[in-house]
Amino acid sequence: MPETLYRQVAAALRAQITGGILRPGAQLPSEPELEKTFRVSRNTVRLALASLANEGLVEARQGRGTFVRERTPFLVLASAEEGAADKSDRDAFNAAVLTAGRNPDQSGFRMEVRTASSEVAARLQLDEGTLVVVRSLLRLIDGRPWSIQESFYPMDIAEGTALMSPVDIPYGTISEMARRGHVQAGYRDEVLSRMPTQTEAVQLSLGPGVPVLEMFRIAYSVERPIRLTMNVYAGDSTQLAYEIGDVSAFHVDP
Amino acid sequence: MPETLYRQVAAALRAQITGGILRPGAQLPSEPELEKTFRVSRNTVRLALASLANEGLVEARQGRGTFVRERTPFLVLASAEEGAADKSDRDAFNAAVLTAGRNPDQSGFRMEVRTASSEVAARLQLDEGTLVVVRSLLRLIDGRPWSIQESFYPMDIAEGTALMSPVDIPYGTISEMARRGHVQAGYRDEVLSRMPTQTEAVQLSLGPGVPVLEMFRIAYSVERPIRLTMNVYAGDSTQLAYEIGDVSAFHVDP
DNA sequence: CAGTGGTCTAGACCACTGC
DNA sequence: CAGTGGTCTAGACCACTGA
Repeated sequence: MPETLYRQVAAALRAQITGGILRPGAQLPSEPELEKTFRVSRNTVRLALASLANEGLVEARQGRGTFVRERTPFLVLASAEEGAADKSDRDAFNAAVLTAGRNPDQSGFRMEVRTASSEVAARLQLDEGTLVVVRSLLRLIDGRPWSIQESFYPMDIAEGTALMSPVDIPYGTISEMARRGHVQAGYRDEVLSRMPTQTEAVQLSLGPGVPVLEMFRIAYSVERPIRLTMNVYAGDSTQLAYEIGDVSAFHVDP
Repeated sequence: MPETLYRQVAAALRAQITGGILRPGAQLPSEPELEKTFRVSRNTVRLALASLANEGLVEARQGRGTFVRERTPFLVLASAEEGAADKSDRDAFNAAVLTAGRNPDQSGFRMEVRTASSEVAARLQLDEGTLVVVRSLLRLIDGRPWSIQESFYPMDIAEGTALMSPVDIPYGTISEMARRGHVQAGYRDEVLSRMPTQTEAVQLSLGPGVPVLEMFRIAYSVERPIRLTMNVYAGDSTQLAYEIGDVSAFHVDP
């Protein structure tokens, strides 16, 4: 790794951040100040700041300054048995966020009918191009966008049910499917980390250097996939937890 | 979102990539060529390329050119009951990678004794500063680094066992703990997405725009935490899967 | 060796913030 | 209004790759 100028500047600032001299929320020296301090041109200063921004360490705010990023992750227990509880997704989300002492909200609910892309078709074990019902929304915590959720239902399951309604279902879509004979027996989650698309970055208002955590949840009855949910979470404020087997020893609080 | 020059250049290239005109592995036009095509200065071209790189779309190679990034994710079933099988972690990893038709390897095995950081102490329900045994290694797939793994054991559990040996344990650390009376009953995984530290980026040879997927796995006996494993996976080549409840309908292959 | 990306400078003007 | 970061240019030299 060459000791180039902008790397030295970046390293010096990084050390101050990880060393605790510059705490989360603190403002960095302005670009002209850094020029003088390190005796480099403005572009070099900006190269250094850009690399810190892309590491997720700092965040520049137009006309105000550059600041050390703050993180307030929200932890979701993703392995809770949803089928059992007679609650809607929304209720479960609201309860979890409120328990953490924070403020849940949601917006932008939409219902559409689309043809299944190859990704969706494969996971729902349908043919590509088959009709699917898509129900999507944006979740917020403390007024800031937190996750994009899109749920896909095979048309033959959704047809003639409340799933086709363009509004939220108060008692939950899982209950609605269950009363039509599609009882959820289990689910499979696939979790991955990537950088957001442009669209996602705007919807979740993510700055550069913030990845997303993407989760595909495929719900199964004993016979077939009955739902696919795609969640895209803001990476700087999300943590998913899974509990497998007996973890009663976790829940002791000393 | 302002229609600045470098954004226009980035958008044009992004469209060619997502539209399939520039396929994974393909080389982009060189910087001088892009200057002429878009009639902008070189710095503007580089701003555009940098933003694509930080989205994880392209990758610049010194002296060779800029290329569309290729992804070959490897999927891990993280909810498999490890306690039951009489296999070591290594065997499980090797088997999984080989099944996928790829080539597993590992290197850099190390055993150390450290004092527990606050993060480690909290998860193992120990006091900060308590002694812990750390066993760490680097896993590779097809010769490329894939994950960093560090396992932490409370000293009172590790003392006088094979866990203190500075080499890999062929029959697995879980079996070793079990025969000492610490039987794994379950575990809790915490999964998150973030940008790599400098060290991690080097160890996993991650370019800019590649996040990591971090997983904390806390293994419990019926009484207490017995192990903490921290995994840091290269985000562009990892997918974790969890199966909860009955997902037998997933395993049908039509 | 020519062509590629990597680093760096000096200077210009703009857009946004908050006093 | 002064101070901040955002965009853009023109030109220079360096380091690496592969023929």
